[in-house]
Amino acid sequence: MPTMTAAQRREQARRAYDAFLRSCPTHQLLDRISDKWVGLVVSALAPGPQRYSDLARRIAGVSPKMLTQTLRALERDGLVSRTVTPSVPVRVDYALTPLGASLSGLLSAVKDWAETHFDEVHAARQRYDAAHARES
Amino acid sequence: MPTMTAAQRREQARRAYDAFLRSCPTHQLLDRISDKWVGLVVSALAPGPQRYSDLARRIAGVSPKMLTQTLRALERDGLVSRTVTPSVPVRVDYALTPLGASLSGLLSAVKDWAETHFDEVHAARQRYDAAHARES
DNA sequence: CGGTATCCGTTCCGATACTG
DNA sequence: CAGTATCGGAACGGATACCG
Repeated sequence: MPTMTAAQRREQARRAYDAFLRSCPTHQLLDRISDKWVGLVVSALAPGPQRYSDLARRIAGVSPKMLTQTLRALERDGLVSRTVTPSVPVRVDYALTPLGASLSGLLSAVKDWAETHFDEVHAARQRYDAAHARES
Repeated sequence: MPTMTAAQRREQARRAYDAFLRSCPTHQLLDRISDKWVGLVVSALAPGPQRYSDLARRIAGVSPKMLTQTLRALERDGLVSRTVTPSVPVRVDYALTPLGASLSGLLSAVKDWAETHFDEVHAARQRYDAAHARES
């Protein structure tokens, strides 16, 4: 007699798998760089340090909440440095760390792939959509 | 006199920005490869073609729903091919297309970066968490 | 200036049940 | 075997208002 139901076994497998995914470096990195705003923030910082409000202006449409959240996550991972100058009013500069600059290089590779193969992907999508339009 | 309120101007900026993001090839690709299951499916298919149930077994914890959804998205983008053999019972094989194999190469680059710099990121996280633990 | 706190709609995804 | 259909909880993120 089994000590677990099928449902329990499935749930256990899922839990083990989730734990594996969380501990997988590649998956963690993918989670980080695929964040809606991370790519934009990193590319905004690539030319050089920027103040908080500079970033907010360059990345039109970002809410303060998401900008802060993104910057904190990048800072925690050692990709971005945060420097406070206690003047009045305060001035906060964000800059890419060497590690962040290295990530920026990887992002460029992704960008190259995307631009090189975008036409192929786009053509494939149109073919697929056309072929599946009949079935409604 | 302005024809829009500040709120309307902000919303318009956000809309324009969303449209830009949706049309940006890099962002589209990032969205695709960062999907929770895409990396797993592509790496499961890298060694060679697999049947639907093979994939389900190799990727423990994936529900039929997400596996199908992921495979359909990859098929639509021309990254994966789907071959139906009308035997009884039916047999369906999935394989990476040349384009998919090329993406698999890019994912390897991501994996390399992740494994090379994971220790640095991990150390940075511990430093950050330790420094911010006091403030509760 | 540089954030934080809260609310709230939307979207995602796992569980479950059923089909050709 | 290879899916599809539906539901509900959780998490994401935008708007808004407020603080040091």
